[in-house]
Amino acid sequence: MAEISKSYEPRDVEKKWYAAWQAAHAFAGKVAPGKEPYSIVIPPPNVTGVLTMGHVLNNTLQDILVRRARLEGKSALWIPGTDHAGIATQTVVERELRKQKQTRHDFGRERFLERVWEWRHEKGGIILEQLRRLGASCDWDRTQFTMDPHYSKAVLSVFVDLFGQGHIYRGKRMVNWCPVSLTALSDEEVIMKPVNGTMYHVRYERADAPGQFIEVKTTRPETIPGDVAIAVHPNDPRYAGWVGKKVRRPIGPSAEIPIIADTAVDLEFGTGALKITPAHDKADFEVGQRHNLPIIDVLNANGTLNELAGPGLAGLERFAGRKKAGELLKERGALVAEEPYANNVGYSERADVPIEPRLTWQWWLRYPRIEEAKTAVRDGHIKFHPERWSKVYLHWLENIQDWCISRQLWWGHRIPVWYRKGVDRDRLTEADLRDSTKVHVSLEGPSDPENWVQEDDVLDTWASSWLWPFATMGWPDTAAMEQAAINYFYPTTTLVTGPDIIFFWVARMIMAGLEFMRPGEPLERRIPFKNVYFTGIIRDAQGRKMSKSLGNSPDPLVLIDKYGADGLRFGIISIAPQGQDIRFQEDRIEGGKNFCNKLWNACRFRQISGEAGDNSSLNAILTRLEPAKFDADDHAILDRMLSTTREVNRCFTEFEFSAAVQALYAFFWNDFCDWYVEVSKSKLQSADTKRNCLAIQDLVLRQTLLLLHPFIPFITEELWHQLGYGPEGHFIEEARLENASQVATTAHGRGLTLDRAAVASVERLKSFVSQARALKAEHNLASRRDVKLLVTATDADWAVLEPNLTKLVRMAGAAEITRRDRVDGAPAMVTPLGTVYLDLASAVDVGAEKQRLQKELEQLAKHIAGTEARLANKAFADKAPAAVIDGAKKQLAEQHAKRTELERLLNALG
RNA sequence: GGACCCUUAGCUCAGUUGGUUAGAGCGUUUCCUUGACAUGGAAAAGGUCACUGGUUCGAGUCCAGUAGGGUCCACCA
Repeated sequence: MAEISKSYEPRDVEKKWYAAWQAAHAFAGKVAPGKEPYSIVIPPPNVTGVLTMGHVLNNTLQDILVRRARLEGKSALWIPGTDHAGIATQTVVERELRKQKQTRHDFGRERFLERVWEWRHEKGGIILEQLRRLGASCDWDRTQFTMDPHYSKAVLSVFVDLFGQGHIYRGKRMVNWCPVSLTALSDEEVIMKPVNGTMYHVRYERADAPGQFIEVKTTRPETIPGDVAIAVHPNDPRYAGWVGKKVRRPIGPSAEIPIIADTAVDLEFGTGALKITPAHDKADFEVGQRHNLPIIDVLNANGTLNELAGPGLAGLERFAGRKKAGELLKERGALVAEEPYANNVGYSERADVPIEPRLTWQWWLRYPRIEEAKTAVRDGHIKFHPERWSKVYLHWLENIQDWCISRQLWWGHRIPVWYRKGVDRDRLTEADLRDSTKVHVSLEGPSDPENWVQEDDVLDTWASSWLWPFATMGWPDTAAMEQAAINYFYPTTTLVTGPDIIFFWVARMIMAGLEFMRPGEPLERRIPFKNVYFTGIIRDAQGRKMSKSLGNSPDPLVLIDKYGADGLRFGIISIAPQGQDIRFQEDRIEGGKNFCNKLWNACRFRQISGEAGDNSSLNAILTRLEPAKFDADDHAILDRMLSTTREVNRCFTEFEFSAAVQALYAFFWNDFCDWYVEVSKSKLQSADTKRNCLAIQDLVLRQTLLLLHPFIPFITEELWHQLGYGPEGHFIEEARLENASQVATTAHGRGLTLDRAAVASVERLKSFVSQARALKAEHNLASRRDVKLLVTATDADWAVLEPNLTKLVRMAGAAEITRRDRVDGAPAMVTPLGTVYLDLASAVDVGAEKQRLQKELEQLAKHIAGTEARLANKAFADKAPAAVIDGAKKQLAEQHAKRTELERLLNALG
């Protein structure tokens, strides 16, 4: 073995192993007969994306799952890829063009798309490279892109299929229009934001009775030119007699508009009268439909006011128009009042500007398989972790609306619909849509393309990503599916994602899987995944969401440079409890790095402690153990190793990854390094105990490396080889992680049975040492190693202490530990293994020592009172389980004994 | 307006079916460069588990309510 360096330097190690893994195609997902499959599809990051802390968390978790699966002997597959991200990507490329004072229209559709593809080939792989730095063990040979030819085929054939089934239709409806991106958005892409605006109180004069006014409140006076009615509630006594009369529009082209009655009006709100502007409000649109009102659209697609807004307003940008409308109203005496007003406004998630409700022709999808999608989750075929998200999911499905799947973009899957030349696509009825002489819908397009014009719109990006779990496995092409082993790997085992895309993505994938996969087969064969793990959202130290605009998101690559990928992984997982948001603290990442260094040095200590034995397999190490020479520490560390193995296993079944990390941290740092390695220093001095001690270290380190590997893959791979656990040319993941009972059984076969009582005795020995150290520190002797310690102990306690004295002397930092029948006047501590004294009677500050003992007695008295009260309670004795009562009795006895001893010490001081 | 979540040490958070004296990391104080590690070791200080009631022999844990914080959903102009 080459000597291990003094501190862990991640950079070279990470580079070396990632290259080796990749060269060996170590992460290739393969069909392995007899092996259980374990598959994950990555939530595809936007092709424009760069790695964020959210990606780090999300992908580290996925990597942990697949690496653990490999160690458990499963055949794991993690499919990577990226999403073409329609609006986001088109925006990025358009922004570049704008720098050269060009727009996409200067290029035309075809040449613009060439530009986007160029961009994607140049920069679209960045995030995947970054995932490699993180250690992601994806099967890179299977990298997917939602615009790959085979993937596009899946997307389009789904459109054709759903259209054929009547699930897809074209309709003129109110949509969320983004005046910047110039496209429709789905409801899910609109986020509500509180906005401080102005409420205008506007009066409309009666046309038949000048001087009489009806007053309404509005936040959007610029839409008044689009008003076609005033609505009141039919039961509103204030306006009885007004219904059917007409009022004058105060601004815009002059017109008389009717007062109508509609129950949609809220009697309580404002004046009880509502202006109806069907072109610019969803609710108004519905009122307009009910009353057969005209629709006056006063806005252009880009959000400027058009000529229908009338002179003074036409041509203005919408917010300038709002201000101007207010002024015009004032000039005309129609503005009764204006007041500051806070309300919620829908914003385009991508462009971050208020959306406009706008009436346009769009393609809509009636979701398939809604009921089955509910059943799949409600009946536990798909398990959500944490479970509570299933309520959010079900609630959304209860209230689901048709999905607007068309986007007025160029970058995306162009809708496979062709209109016969000469046909006015905006006058097509539902029946016309299904008339193949007017509309052609197919994957291949019409055979006489010269007679047809293709739809301009592309599909919503999510209308491609909802197919991800199976379109990444070759669907719908039979040969490709065969090659991708979809039969083996589908349904995928676990999906790891954020709860923020539960509607965008998770729910839709479930419906898609149910609809398209394995028709006719049982539900559990069609679902896209069996588990969904929802991560928390990473926030900054102040609890704010991380975002580009706030600039509060640390660059993961900087963190990797600083702390190593393993350090970053360990740190982020340790602060990510299940289901809660995560407050990012860099010191925890530093803690991850420190842990790696600790691991490194423990292995280094092992290496310089003695020649390696045969470490080539679990059996080989077990053969080297000498059960006859086991002391309490040997039993205890192996027992703790097994209980930690069990605990980590439990954590994986419960998706409690931070708990697993904490268990491993505590075991390795506290039990192994702080105690076992330290007591080893005594054991290694003696030829008699050395070989067994080294074998135990080898066993513990091996198991620890295996347990830690999914979390910190690089350093564990390196140490695995440094300590000779695996042959050259093989990787740690080719080894099997045995579970606790397998290890115990194998060890038993080698003549080793662990003594559980040893664990308890070691706890008492630790306490003895710790109190002896405290005693020294109390008397400012912490750094002295020549102090003699005296002990008074029962024979039983001494029987525990005596065989461990050499170690205890070293651990306590004493010159010697000697048993006495009685010690008077020396400072002392009462431990679970007798009372330990400093042999410095003359140097004692009697007053201070008495005070200390007094304080300890007072605290003990409180505890004794508590225990006694409990035991004295008849109801407790009657109803509590025997084990609890026995425990309390035993505790009381110990407390009494301790009190007696403390009192004796106190008396001895005079 | 509806749903869900959170409130535990100075800070950030664990706390798994209710059961000995409520834990961790960081920070703080004191001591230690002892031959794995100062990215380290030892010891210590620090908490009426938001509040009020209830259930129970027993509540940080279960129930109800109150206060504060957060997230999601919802067409109140």
